[in-house]
Parts: sequence; C-alpha cells; structure tokens
Amino acid sequence: MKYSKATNYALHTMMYLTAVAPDKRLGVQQLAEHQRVSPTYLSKILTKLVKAGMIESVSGANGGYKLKPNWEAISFLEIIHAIEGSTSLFDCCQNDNPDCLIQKIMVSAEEKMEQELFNQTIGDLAKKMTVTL
Amino acid sequence: MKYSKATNYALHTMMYLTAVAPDKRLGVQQLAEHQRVSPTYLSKILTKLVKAGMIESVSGANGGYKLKPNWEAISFLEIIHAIEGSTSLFDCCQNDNPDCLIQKIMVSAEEKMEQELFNQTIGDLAKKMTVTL
DNA sequence: GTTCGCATACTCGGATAGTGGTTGTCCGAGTTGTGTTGG
DNA sequence: CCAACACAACTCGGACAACCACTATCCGAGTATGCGAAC
Repeated sequence: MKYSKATNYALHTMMYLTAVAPDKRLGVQQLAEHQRVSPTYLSKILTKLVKAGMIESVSGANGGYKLKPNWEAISFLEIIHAIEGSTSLFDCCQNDNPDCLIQKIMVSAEEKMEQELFNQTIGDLAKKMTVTL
Repeated sequence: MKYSKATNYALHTMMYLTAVAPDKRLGVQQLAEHQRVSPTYLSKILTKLVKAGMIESVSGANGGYKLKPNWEAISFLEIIHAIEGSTSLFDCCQNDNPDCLIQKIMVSAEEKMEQELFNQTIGDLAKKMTVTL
C-alpha cells in the first residue's frame, strides 16, 4: 500500500504555488518542469484539484493555474482526498457482517491519521517554508 | 490507495484462530472455507505470518496452522507489516531534497495511525469478541 | 481609429498504451500420520 | 506382535497467468490573447 505519485505531485504543486505566486497564474509547463513530470500528466492531476475547488484554471494565452482566494485554509487531507478519493483504506469484504470489529479498529486508526492531516493547512506550512528559506 | 485483500484475510484468519482454537491446529482448507478464499492463496498469506513468527505450521497429515504461545500480545500493526511490508506510505521522490517538509508531515500523520494499530493487540480484541458472542 | 480575422499559446478531455503490484491457480516436492502386510 | 512399507492427507514453494490501478503519452477541441490588415 502506497500513496500514489499523483498525490505527491499534487501536494508539491500546491506548495509551489503558495511559495511562488499565491495570486498569479502559472502555466502547467512551468509547474511540470519544476517537478520533472510531463505537463500532460500533471494537467490531469491539476484538473482534479480544480474540480475540488482548490485552484482555478484559465484557458488561452497566458493561461494557467492559480490558487483560489481561500487557499490558506486548505488542508493536506482535502488535497489527498481530491486525488485518491475518500473511501476507507480498509474494506472488510466479508460475509455479510455489517459491523466487523476488525473493520472498526482499522477505520478508527485511519481517522487518527486523517485528523492529523486535516489539521495541517497549506497556509501554516507556507509560513514555515518561508522561514526556512 | 487501499490495504490489500491479503491484509484483510490475514487479520480475519488471526482472529478466527483466537476464537476457535488458540492452541489447536487448523488446516488451511478449514480456514479458507470460512473466508471463501482459495486454500492455495491463503496458504501463501499464512506463510508470511509464519515467517513473521506469529503462527507456526505443521506439515503432514493432521497438519495445519496454530498460534504461537505469545499470540495475545500480537498487534494489528505487526500483522499489517508482515503482509504489506513496513515501508512508509509516502515517498517524496523529489529533487534530491533529503528533508522535505511535506514528507515529514505525511510520515508524522502515518505514525499516528500506526500508534493506534500498535496498541490494538489481538488478545484484547479476542476478549471483546467472546463478550459479544 | 476601430473592427475583423488570424496566428499563437494555452488548457481540457478522451483514447490509448506500458507497467507493476495484487490476486489467484497449478503442480511438484517434502512431511507426517495411519493402516496394511509380511515375517 | 512388531517392523517395514505403502498410501493418503497435508503444507511449502516456485512458476505462471489474469486482472486492475497507476503512470504516462498523444491528439483533437475549445478558448483567450495579441497582432496585423482592412475599411
């Protein structure tokens, strides 16, 4: 079990946007070059973030991607869910048992992690990064 | 990202062993039938648990799998690691940056979940299950 | 000077492979218990 | 009665195939910008 590379790209792109240009547009080429990914693939990932309402895209010349006004409050969890989906990590595909104790324990542990990721906003992290720069 | 079905089978098999026969041997056929999996596939999974030292296998007629004496202290985390491996969920395959802040946040959140899974021993859960029966 | 049209620079979305991990099957080899046979 | 042997039940491990999600690429379509020509 691993988080997909797409999640990695999404998180790094979001942080890159906060660091470089919180209110300017950046083309997918620039973003892709920074992470050494193919632009076409990255654009697919960014489309998911657009649909999740975290960034907005502008077509045409001088187009690109830009953070939405409320970007500081976006949490890691939201980004991850936008890419990976928000289903549970564990499915007890078991014999018609609606409340499997194993399932409950797994979900409860998962929620501990999600709680942590929910508390991490990219606004907070952006501040820390400018400090270390 | 999902936990594999193999992890599901492993957890359920362990709990089934505690419930039915903590110190008796059960054949893989019996165990597989209970979860509706093919016996050959389940035996592959159980081999991993044997190598991790949680159960022991006995060949030959009347052979099968049995919990090891210290079974009560086995945690969910150990079982999961035995099946899934114990690498981190998130790899920041990034540009030669040894201490990526994103990576650190992800690992820290992951550790919260692992802490929870580490505290859950199958001995504790076995007690709860006999209560509900 | 204004307007129209065209080239350009982008994003969007579908179609399409390649790739690797998961899931599952098959089979031969080794091991143990049991029953049977021969002395 | 006992020992040796044969057989059946069982696990072990490797090889192999099917499948699916992830990763990645390509291309046509749509869209906005900016420039130039025509009136």
